[in-house]
Amino acid sequence: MEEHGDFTIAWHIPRLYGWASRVVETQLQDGLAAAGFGDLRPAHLRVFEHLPRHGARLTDIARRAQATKQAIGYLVAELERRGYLERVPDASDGRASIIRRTDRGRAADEVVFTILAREDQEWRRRLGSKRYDDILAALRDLSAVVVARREELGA
Amino acid sequence: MEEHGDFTIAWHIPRLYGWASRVVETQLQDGLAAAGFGDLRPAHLRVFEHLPRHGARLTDIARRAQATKQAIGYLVAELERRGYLERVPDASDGRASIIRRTDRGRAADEVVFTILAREDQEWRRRLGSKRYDDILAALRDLSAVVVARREELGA
DNA sequence: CAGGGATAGTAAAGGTTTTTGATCATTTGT
DNA sequence: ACAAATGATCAAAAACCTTTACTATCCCTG
Repeated sequence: MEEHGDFTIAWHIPRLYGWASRVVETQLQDGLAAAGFGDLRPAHLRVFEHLPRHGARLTDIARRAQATKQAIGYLVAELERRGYLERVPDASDGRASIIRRTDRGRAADEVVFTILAREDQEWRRRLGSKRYDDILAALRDLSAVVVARREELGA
Repeated sequence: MEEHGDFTIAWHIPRLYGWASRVVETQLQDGLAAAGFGDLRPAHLRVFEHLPRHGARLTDIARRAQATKQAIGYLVAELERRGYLERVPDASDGRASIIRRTDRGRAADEVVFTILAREDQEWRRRLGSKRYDDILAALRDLSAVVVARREELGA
């Protein structure tokens, strides 16, 4: 496979992701641990990523994260046990609860945000501001096309 | 987290990957199954992706794929059992074997390549050739920067 | 306003993939 | 020749996600 060359987008995306995610995950792991949040694993961050400030239902988090309710339920239960999230009954629907951050959850969020912002700064510095913005625009265009394709395939 | 906005590259990459990988994985899964390679799972493809034509040692595959030798060893053993890969002793080192594709492995490889090329064609069509090439160049620049960062961090 | 389908969520079990820790054989550098 | 490093494997477990099934509640329609 390797010898087919590395010259298309479909080949590039997974590799770029692999590289970037290792950088980011390492930085997050270290930074969170240093800030006292060593019990947050990458999968937990996927929950945070799709949880709005004001909270959300399990089903909505799962839909946004494109995962099953059970998978998210498992992670949310852990985060609840560890004090990052809490559930409150949804007044408007007796079946549902609203999942939202505790103070500890918000504190962890801030750390994550800071680390990501720092990493972005670093990349921007190396690429130059203009090139960085170009690339961001490119990612957006590509995302739009890929999302359209995904929806069309029902994937 | 979500409310911090979606305006940096570090935020964009995982999402783009999530979308793209769903499209590509679906296409691969279906296409491989149709071609008689229904026993290849996504994790197996990560081995193929980092296995040069001429073969490689387990350790080298693991290093390229940024995974542990054990994780790769597990997948390689499956691929061997299913007839996609074979091991031959490494003449230059009595501890090592060279892992390489069988005919069946090469055939599966071709299918993967064809499917990825088709998907790329589709994205190129939608973006326009010029924009597609711009975006590819952007991904390359970004990759280079991210790899440099990764190596510097030892991640 | 009752019944039925849809929706929110949980439960149990299992499968896949990766990690950790240990061990063994071989090789390499001194 | 010997110690340290390296290639590889084994065993156990953790992490993560899926499938299947189920309960409780909601909402629509007749």
